[in-house]
Amino acid sequence: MGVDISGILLKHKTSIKENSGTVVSVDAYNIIYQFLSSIRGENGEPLKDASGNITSHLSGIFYRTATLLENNIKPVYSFDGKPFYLKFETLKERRVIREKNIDELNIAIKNNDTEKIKSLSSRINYITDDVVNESKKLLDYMGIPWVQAPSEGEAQASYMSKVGIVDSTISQDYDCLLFGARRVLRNFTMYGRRRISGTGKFINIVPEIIELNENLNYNGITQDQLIDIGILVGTDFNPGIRGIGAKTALSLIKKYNNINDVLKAKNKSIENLDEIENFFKNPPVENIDKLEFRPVNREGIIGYLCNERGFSENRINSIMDSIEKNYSNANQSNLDKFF
DNA sequence: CGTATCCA
DNA sequence: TGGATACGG
Repeated sequence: MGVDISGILLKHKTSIKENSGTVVSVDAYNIIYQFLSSIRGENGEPLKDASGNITSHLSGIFYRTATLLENNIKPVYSFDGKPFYLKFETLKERRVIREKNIDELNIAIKNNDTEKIKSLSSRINYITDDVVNESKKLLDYMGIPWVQAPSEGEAQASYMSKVGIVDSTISQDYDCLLFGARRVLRNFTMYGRRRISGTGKFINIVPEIIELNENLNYNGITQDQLIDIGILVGTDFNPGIRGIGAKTALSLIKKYNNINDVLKAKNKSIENLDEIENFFKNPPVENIDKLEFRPVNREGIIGYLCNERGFSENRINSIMDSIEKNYSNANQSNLDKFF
């Protein structure tokens, strides 16, 4: 998924604390997907309310947003709109994989293979309109701004970083760098532990920050050349050239200067090359001039999460207490603090 | 994923 | 106090 240019990137260890006082854009689908696949009960099923509606995304968004606010990091969420038409191939591939997983899951259920049921079912989830609308509703109650991107949410989130409306972008995908995000935060979670799927073991994961300009300088390339490296390796919009990884792509681009000459030398071609390049350079985005952060609507959240969706009122209230303690103060302007 | 709890 | 584990919905 995404573009794998990890091999040529400089990454720095970071932490939530180090990013205190910043505004970040969040690729909403990216994290909702993570929540749906990882927030699960012991039977491997996602969390559900009494009527059987999935609530993993609500749990994830509420607690994650709360953690950010408590640390004086203000998020704006960016939701996917209409996919770029060249993405349809990728989406089709994902659908095929999904159907294969469902078949395997049915076999595992028949064989009562609990470990396999768990690992397979965590991979089978897709984001429905309900999941999206419920997430937006919760963000509204939390006073957190969100943007409906005209096309890719990741492009929109990156654009906001590119033009300086936010300081950085939270995403697991490196595509953000191709879209021009100045800083990308990966593995941006409180407790750096992640379960290796299937096994019960944990690995430590460290939040990391990737700075676009530093990487362009470090590799001695321009933004356009970075985009071309991504396209050679393969993106959501093209399969990439067989046998070319990030490091090879970098040395080829440095040797030949641009992707057209690389392709000529290798006697290869990439379909819709100009269109893909142009999409990374100028994706459709919503222009935002100001982000509005409103106070948390306590009654709204209790009504929605606790009364409607069966969340514990004690838990939700205590989290909102700590948000109020740190965030309402942090939310004041410097002028307010001064007087 | 993130919080709560238990126990060395 | 912190590492493992149970639980949330």
